[in-house]
Amino acid sequence: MDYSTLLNEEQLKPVTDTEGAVLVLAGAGSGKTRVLTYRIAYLIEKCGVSPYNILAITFTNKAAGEMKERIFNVTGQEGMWVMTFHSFCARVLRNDADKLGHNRNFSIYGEAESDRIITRILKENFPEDADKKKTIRWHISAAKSIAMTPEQYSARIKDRPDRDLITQVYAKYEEELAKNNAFDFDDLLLKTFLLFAMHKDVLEKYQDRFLYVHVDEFQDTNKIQFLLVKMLVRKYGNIFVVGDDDQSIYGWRGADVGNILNFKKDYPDCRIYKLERNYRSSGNILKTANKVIANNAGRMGKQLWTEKDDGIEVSYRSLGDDKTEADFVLEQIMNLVKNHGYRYSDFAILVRINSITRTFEEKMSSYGMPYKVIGGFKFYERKEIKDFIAYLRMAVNPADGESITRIINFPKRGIGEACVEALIRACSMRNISLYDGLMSLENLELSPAYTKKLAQFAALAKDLSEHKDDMPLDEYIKYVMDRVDFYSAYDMDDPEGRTKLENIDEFITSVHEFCADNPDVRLEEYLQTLSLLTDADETDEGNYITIATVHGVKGLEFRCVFIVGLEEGIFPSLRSDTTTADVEEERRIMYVAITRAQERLWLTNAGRRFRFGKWENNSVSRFVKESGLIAAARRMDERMVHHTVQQALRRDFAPKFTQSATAGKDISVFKEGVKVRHPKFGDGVVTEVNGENARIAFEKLGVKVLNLRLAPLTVIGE
DNA sequence: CGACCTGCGAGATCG
DNA sequence: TCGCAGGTCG
Repeated sequence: MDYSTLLNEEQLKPVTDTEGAVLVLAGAGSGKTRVLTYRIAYLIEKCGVSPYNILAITFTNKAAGEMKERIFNVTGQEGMWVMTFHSFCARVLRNDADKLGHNRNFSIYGEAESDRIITRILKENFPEDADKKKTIRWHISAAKSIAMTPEQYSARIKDRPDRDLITQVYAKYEEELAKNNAFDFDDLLLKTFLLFAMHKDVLEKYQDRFLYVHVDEFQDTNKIQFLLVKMLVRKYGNIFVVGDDDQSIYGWRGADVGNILNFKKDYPDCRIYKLERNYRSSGNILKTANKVIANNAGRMGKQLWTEKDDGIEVSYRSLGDDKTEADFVLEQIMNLVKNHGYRYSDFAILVRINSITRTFEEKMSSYGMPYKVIGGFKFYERKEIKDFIAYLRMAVNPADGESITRIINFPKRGIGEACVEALIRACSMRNISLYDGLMSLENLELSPAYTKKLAQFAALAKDLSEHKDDMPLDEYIKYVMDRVDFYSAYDMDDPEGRTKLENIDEFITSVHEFCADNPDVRLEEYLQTLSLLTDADETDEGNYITIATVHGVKGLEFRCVFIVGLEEGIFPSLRSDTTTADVEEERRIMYVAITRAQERLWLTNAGRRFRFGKWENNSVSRFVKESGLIAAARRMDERMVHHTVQQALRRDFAPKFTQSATAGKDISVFKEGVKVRHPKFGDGVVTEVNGENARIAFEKLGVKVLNLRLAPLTVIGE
């Protein structure tokens, strides 16, 4: 392969500079992923490096998946470690956590679990500080991301009045995690760091394996992540990092731009390459981006340029209120879809804060425009999914008391708080885990009523853990579903209950898909993969409008972008303690937002916005002023926008929706015994009809309860 | 035990 | 406004 024809001159240099430390400062849309992909391909093809000896760290699972695919397409090679820091660490710990005195079947706790633990610690020990949960969690995470123990961190925050509270809760929290044989997300990094620091032989094993280490999105790594990388490459020194200081938008979460700004201090012999040619955006969009980011001090200094034409003017609109703003955006989209050959998937509506997506969602769903929200509430954070996962976790990691208390009374078994408390007390007195306590209830000396109820749950728990290795994962999931009887746990007459059951169905479907891609996968492995997944990782090529926070579209591009809600206090988000550095980060977020656009870009704000139950009047964002567009802005006649939108919507969308398929659907054909087909679930038989709902036994996925009016079912026989 | 009532607070979120 | 946590009552 001739790399010089595939890459431009500035891209080619870092790709072929394979030894030692290399820093690539890659502007937005400058072909960063391309450089990384071809660099790895080059190592394999031209330098004869085995894929086995290559490690590439990405920011998201999705990015990892895409990069693997691209590398495979270029080289035909598979099997190298391309993953996030957290996945990397989880894998290392799965192999070697025993050396730290941990069980290798550890659970991985997310924020929700951490919250529950902190809440409980506060309740038991510091009831008067119950409202400090968030602050404390933030500090625990901050301490862990700079590898500090409670004592060390205590010294660091010695001026804070709540110093003792924070460090004491931190210490107790650590005890609690250890008891549960669990790691939180920060632990994955921290414990791996400690493992490497304390066990030279383990570190050396990985050093000798990963001769070439790559890190993408380097500007958003935190201290401990960089420490990990430094340890890994200490022996051979081949470190290749790619990033853009102007796109560092995770400072609030411990990302340290210093890692990129001071890279040369750590690696004095490093070569630094800049990628400044942008292939993504039109000239006008790029000019706007450059203008805005120029207001930040302390940059490494890049000036993006393009050979593209100026293209379409960037527009700015100030709308009267949030509803009019949404109308304006919908109108633009409709017009471009209808008259200019754009697809819905060409559009992204970007917001700074999630709460303002609502108006857009409501309008779009009422007119049947397809959309998808990225970010916001996560699928795997939903209560019903977490409940289900808790059963699986209990089966794999019996020490996981957190999961046990979560499900001990779900579905309801009459095991109330008092009963759980009694169980916990009895177990901690005897210094045994909840699970072991449940397995030897007769020794706990609880009241007969408690013992009887707990025995029921204990039998279930025992059964689930005994059977976990008896069958393939997808069958086991079905087994859990039946054995726990999730079906009767939700009220099918309640729309919320139905949604929850549907979500569980979706979860089960995703397990099936996972099993299809990873045959013979063990439950342990699956659970650890699952804990590290987020909604943003879904790859989906559907034709829909994307509504997302700017953070949610990092690395993505769209032909048309609307940046909405550009108001002081929202974007930039301002609080009483906002510093200059914070505003600079806001500006970088704005820069990321602008540079997502390829052809068309709109900036909008609403003069009045309904939030928190009242009207807010916000002034126009400083970023609009910095973009230089405000002079060109024309104030729209609100009623005019409203009128044209209503008209257009009625014409284009209303007919389809008033007599939509669901209303007139004849559901009398779905009788007991009828064979049906579902596009996602496959073929099945109706076993019970209850009004609009039917219980259907699917050949592959087992019994599901579906709403006959809504579910895309077709009859295929009697 | 669990259903219902009241008061409070409200940011972005990679894994 | 909405969602949650904590308190109260049947």
